[in-house]
Formats: sequence, C-alpha cells, structure tokens
Amino acid sequence: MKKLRPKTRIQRKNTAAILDAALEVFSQHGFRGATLDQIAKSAGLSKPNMLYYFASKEEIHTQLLSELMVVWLDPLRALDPLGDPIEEIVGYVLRKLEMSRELPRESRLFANEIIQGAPRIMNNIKNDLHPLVEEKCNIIQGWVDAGKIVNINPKHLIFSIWSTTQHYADFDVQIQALLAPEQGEKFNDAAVFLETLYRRALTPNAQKNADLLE
Amino acid sequence: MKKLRPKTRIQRKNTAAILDAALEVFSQHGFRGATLDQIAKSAGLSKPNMLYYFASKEEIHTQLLSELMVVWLDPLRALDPLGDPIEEIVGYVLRKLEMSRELPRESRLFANEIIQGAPRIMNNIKNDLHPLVEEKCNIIQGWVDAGKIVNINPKHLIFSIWSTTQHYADFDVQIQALLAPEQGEKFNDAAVFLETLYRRALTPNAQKNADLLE
DNA sequence: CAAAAGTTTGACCAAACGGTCAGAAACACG
DNA sequence: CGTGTTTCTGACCGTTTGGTCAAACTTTTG
Repeated sequence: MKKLRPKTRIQRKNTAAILDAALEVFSQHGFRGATLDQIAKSAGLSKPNMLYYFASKEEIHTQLLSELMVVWLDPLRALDPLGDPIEEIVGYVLRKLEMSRELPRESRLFANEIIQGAPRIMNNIKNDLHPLVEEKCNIIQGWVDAGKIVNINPKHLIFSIWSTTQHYADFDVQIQALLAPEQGEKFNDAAVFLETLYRRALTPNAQKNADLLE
Repeated sequence: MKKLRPKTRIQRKNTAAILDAALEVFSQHGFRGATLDQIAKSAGLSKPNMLYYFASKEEIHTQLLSELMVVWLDPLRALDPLGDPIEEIVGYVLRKLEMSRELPRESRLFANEIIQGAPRIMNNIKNDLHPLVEEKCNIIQGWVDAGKIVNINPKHLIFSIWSTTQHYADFDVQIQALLAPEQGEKFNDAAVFLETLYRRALTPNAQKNADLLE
C-alpha cells in the first residue's frame, strides 16, 4: 500500500472516477476481458494518468473487491439472533434482493470473480465471509433446534437466498428477455414471490396453520 | 457453414478435443478472457491446426453454445403437464441440480455468457428458450388455477429453480470454501434442502396437512 | 511570486493476441 | 506403389494489451 489516504480533491475525484469506471467494465467483461483503455476512457482519463493513481490493473480490481466485500455482507450481518426467526430470514432475503436492484454491477463483479475461480478474492471469502456465515448458520440452527423454523440445512438455505436474489442482477438480460413484453414491476414481483417462497417453506406447520390460513 | 458433417475419424477426434478444451477454457475465463493458445494447448494441437477445423475463436464459442442449448433445456422440456404438479416441479428441480453436478463447465459457460450481456446467445434465448418457458409457465399457471399448487408467479418460480440449482456449479469454489472442512455429500444435502424447500412452499395447505403432517 | 508538490500527456515498449500462409507430412485409396 | 486429399507446422503479420518514462503542465504552499 503506497497511498496512505487520498488527500487532495483531485485524487479523491479521480480515484472515484476510476473505481466507478472499473466497476462498470470489470462487471461486464470479467478481469481478463476488461482492458485498461476501456476503463480509462470510461473514467475520462488517459491510460498513463490512470496508472498514476493505481499501479496496475490488478490493483484496481483488488481495491474494488475489498471495498465491496464490506457492503456486500451487510445484509447478512444484520440478521438478528434476537428477532423473530421467520421475519429475520425473510427480511434478509428482501435486503439481499434490494441490493441486486440497487447494486447490480457489484453483484456481477462478484459473480464474474467467483465463476472464474475466485483467484483474487479467495482470501476474503475465507477470512471474512466464512466466519460470518458460520456465525449466522449457528443462529439459524438454533432456531431449527428450538422448533421456530422448519428443519433445514442452514448453509444451503443461505446458498439459496444468495442465488435467488443475486440472480436478478447477474442474469438480468435473460430475465428481461423472458419477461418481455410485460416486464412491469420485475423486482416487486420477485419480492412477492421470494417472500411467499421462504415464508411458506420455513414456517412450521402448526404455526403456519394459525397464521397463514387461506 | 462450411463443413457439412465431420467425416474422417481424425476430424471427429480433433473437433471433439477442441470443443472439450474450449469448454474448459471458456467456462473458466469467459469469451474475451480465453485465448486460442490456451485452448489449442489444452486440446493438444497447434494453434494453426486448430484453426484448420474452426475458422475463428468466435466460431468455436458459437458452436459450443448452440450445441449446449439443446441439452440445457432438456430438463424443462420434460416437465409433464399430465403429471402430478408437485412431483413434476420437484422432479424438474432435481434434474436441474443433477445437471449442475454432471455438467458444471457447461453451466459456467452459460453463466459467463449471460452475465456479460449474452451478446452471442441472445437469439437462442429469444427463439428457443422464450417459447419453451412461455409454454411451461402456462402449464404451471394451470396448476395454480386448479388449486393443485400454491398461488405463485410461474416465471419467478422457474427463475428461482434455475438460480438455486445452477448456483452449485457456477459458485462452486465459494461453496467449497464455506462448506469446508465438512464438504461431505454436498449435492445430496443440496437435493434434500431444495426438495424440502419447494415441496413445502408449493404444496397447498389442506393437502400439506394431510400429506406431510409432522 | 517562486519553489515544491502534484498531475497529465504523448511517445514508446515488449509481450500476447487472433489470425494467415506456403509448404511439408501423413493419410486414403485405386 | 503412386497420386490426390487431408492434416499439420513454423514462420510470420498487424493489432491490442498492460505498463513505462521523461517531460510538460497545473496546483498548492511558504
């Protein structure tokens, strides 16, 4: 790490422009498919000028990923062991879906990186994500053991939440093509569907009969 | 199209080797990230020799995708309008999961292509996938209307099935990292989880109480 | 204002890229 | 065997790639 903190306003403005442009390009083409010329042009800088702020293509990519990892895990961090189990999990699903709506480029950046073997982010997965998942799975397992939710495998539950929600960002073009011409309230429909799916699947039978009688 | 059908045994052997190597490389790096040298080396051929069988990088990629599209849609085609609704959908989920287990490279090839905007496969999506999805959604909607399954949006149901099952191929490295050190029967656990998820979510209440009483 | 610090650029480089080509080697077959 | 066809290769080409550099320009600061 050479730059301890961006000081000048020019540094702040340009590093921000570079990272935003890089997010755009990396998320669309993956690391190897993205070019510095594309990023520089999209950032409105010359290539050498961009490399004045970041030493290499890899450095840009790495910084993007490590910054995003923090934001990306927020919805899971917010899962409250003291809250109502069903509401907590459904809330997590909806927060995650909201992130796909608001930050689709970030979602695709991660997806590209992981599909391609996560060569540049495996450390973050093992050091940051893994313990967090472990912690939250213990909470969910506690809910299972207490009979608050149905007996399911917590890790696979989390995998399913990740996949169903991120799908709306990562596979957006496919979804757009298949939803055409209706399209309409894509994310609202998704929210309704996913809330129904998880609420019905997770609510124990006795409680469901009381709460959800149709 | 220049070659009407691969005739000689050498042609058959080499085109197969090329396509297999290309699948490996494209699925790991995406179209732009893959190089002809990598593919040629992996296929055990020289680059000019490879280009004797395929005119260009794009031609290899296109042929891979169009061949795979057929296989890829088989599980959905098999959804039988005359079968038991819940069993048909659960069966579809499990067939799709099985494809993630058996053909992870193919899954990643599609995922790479679609995340990056599906520039080379959008026609197939619109011409082949879209009508098939439309047809099967009508079937599912019929089951909904008949009260055979719970009231959900069929398209979003299909999206969720695609995402949850393909996730095990596309995000394999992440799943491996998070499941460590246990790992165990990854796909079996996934099958149990997904079957439970969809069976519980889709079964109407009355029927569920009769069938699944715990 | 003037020096120091920070910023920007065009020209350039070696390596890697997708692709071509003439001709050599291997093969099929009467 | 010989001859026509298929298969293969090394050398090569123009372009793009990530990255460098000295020098010029701009901004900050004493």
